[in-house]
Amino acid sequence: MSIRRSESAVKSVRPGAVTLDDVAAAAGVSPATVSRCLNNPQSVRTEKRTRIREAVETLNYVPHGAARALASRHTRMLGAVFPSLDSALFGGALEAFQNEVADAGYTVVVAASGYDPERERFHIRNLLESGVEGLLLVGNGRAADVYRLIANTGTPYVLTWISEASGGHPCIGFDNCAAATHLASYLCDLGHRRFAVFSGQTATNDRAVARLEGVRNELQARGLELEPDFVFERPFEAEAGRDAFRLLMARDNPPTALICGSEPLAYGAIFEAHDMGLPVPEQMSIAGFDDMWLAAQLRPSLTTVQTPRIEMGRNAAHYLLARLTGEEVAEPRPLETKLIVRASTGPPPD
Amino acid sequence: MSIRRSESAVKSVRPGAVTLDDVAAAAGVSPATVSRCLNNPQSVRTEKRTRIREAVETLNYVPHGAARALASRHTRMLGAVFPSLDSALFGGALEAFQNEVADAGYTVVVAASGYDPERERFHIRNLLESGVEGLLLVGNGRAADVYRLIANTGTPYVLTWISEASGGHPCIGFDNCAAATHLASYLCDLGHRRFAVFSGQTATNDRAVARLEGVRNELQARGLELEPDFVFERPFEAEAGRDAFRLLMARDNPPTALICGSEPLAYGAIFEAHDMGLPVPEQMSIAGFDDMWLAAQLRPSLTTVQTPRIEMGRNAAHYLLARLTGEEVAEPRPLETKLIVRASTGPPPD
DNA sequence: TCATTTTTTGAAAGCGCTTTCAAGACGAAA
DNA sequence: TTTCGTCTTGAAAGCGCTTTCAAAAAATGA
Repeated sequence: MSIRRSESAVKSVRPGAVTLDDVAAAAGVSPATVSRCLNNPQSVRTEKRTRIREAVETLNYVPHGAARALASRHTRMLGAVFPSLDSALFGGALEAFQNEVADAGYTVVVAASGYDPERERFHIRNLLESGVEGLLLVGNGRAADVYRLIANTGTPYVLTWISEASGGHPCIGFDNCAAATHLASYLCDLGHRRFAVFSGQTATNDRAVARLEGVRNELQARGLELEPDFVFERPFEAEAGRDAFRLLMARDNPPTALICGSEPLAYGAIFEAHDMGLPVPEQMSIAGFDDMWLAAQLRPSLTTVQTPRIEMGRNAAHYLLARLTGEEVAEPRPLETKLIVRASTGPPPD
Repeated sequence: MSIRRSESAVKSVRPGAVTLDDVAAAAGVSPATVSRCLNNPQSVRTEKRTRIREAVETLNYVPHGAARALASRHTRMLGAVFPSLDSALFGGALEAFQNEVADAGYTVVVAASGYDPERERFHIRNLLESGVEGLLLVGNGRAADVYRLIANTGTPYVLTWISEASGGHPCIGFDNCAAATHLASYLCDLGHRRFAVFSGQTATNDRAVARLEGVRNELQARGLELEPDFVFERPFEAEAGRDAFRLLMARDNPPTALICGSEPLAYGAIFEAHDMGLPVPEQMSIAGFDDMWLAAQLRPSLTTVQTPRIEMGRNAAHYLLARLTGEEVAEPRPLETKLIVRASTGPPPD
């Protein structure tokens, strides 16, 4: 078996690149057969199969993804754009997504938008140009032209972290509004009447909007009101939670319960309360959203709403993969959240 | 200007896919000119440029990445394989990496290995087949054939989280051993003589090995010894830190200082000490590694070694991008770590 | 004005694979 | 043996773009 190399390798930009033709020549078969052997081994006679495999081995052949994608019209890549990646929140979902997708032989192209719609659009476009066959996004509330862009390429996509979207986009997530309502309801039942909310930035975060609305709905249903002065929009950082809590407690006649739209804000509030010597939950009940590991470890441990970040990543993968096989996929059902009552909430002071 | 569509679009798998030829026909120029207009606009006469841009606009043309990659021999994709993604540690590095890379028009393909060498190899191979032009990896200690695979494709790569690697691989990171030595030295200076270490899994984590070695070196230099019984290998989770701390304190004559190879282990130890009513640092000094946001917020706040995760992500991006332009890139210099002394460490009890 | 240089353009040849398609090899049945 | 249907195989035609290369057009200078 003489091992020859195509001339292309010589003038290649990456000299030494072994092509499928090289393998074919080495194994003494046609390129078509090598291709079949790689993609559908049982369609090739055993004897040739081993010869081809030997050639692949000795030549260290690595298939050329772009060429394969161009010819087969499949990139085997999925895209994901998250608001951020430097926390366990979206990171967990990304990891779960990637794991599922990898099992199916797909690869994940990822980008972080920093909660900036312009950057998100930019990244979505880039991913589509790279040829991703499916797209995981977070939340809704992006401009119509972004959806038009996606629709134009015919790429399946799914919105995570929400359970339904105006516009009929497929969603895999939970009902932010209902979850917040549930949490507010629990606090009302404890006897609280005056609330504060530390919310995410409503301008660029529809989940934050929905959570705020959920709280408002419940209060309204009980004839209560959420004072605008007690609503703080903050980035999702503990430090921001501390600041806001300090401001909040400087007001006269502060509320007795605080609902945080994300957990870091709640951590910050609890830390600040601790430093101020304000007993939680005796003087102030504090609740969060997401149930990261720290919520259970904190003292007092944090009452919070558990959100299914791993499940969202995993289900989004399954959904997109199913759509790619051409299956008609049922509209995904909303995922469950769970109120986890811990030690940071209790009845209001008399 | 008549807008025609190539026949290819009709039988395309993705019907409606607009190709560069369609744009050319619509704009009344050759495909070559459209290509030039897209990649190097100033080489095309202004008048045609606008005509082409109009056609791109009205046809909603999205370039086909695989075709472009095949013809130009550039995928404009970079790959990254991290041990995990569900924490701010590697997540932060990934986000920084992605941001830098995006500015240069590159896209990031990412995978999580779960600290499993087999899965890492699998993902590295997949990324190379996808055609990434550069590769970010974490740490060293992988089998030689993995490096051979990478070298075979000629793909530039960089090892992060370490500052030098046997085998002469390019690294962008810090000296884990020296950092640990520094931390141990500080604790020795406080008067501690008997130490425990909560380490990462040394079988699959060369950074953990180096940190452990750093501690051992310093103790040895001072004529001290690290009792094997006081070394716990644990996954990087607070819960594991709690368990280990409970075990540790159940030993008779426990040590007076605890060095944790990662911060979650230290958090766990502090939480458990708190629950046990063991005063930190009066009865036990506890130090960590990484300086995540929680370290400063915890009570007692955590003495730790600040590691440059954002810088590593960013520098790795710059390094790979520079290598891709063909520049001869200087061997990157080790990054600095910084001992952050806070409230969780102090002199040993008498 | 014309010759000369410079800029802009289009034709055509791939990039490295997959996938028809038709032919060849093979085994089973007659 | 022949015939038929089934597996296997190779030739060849692309996939949608970039990039020579040489020709055409525009700009320049004399």
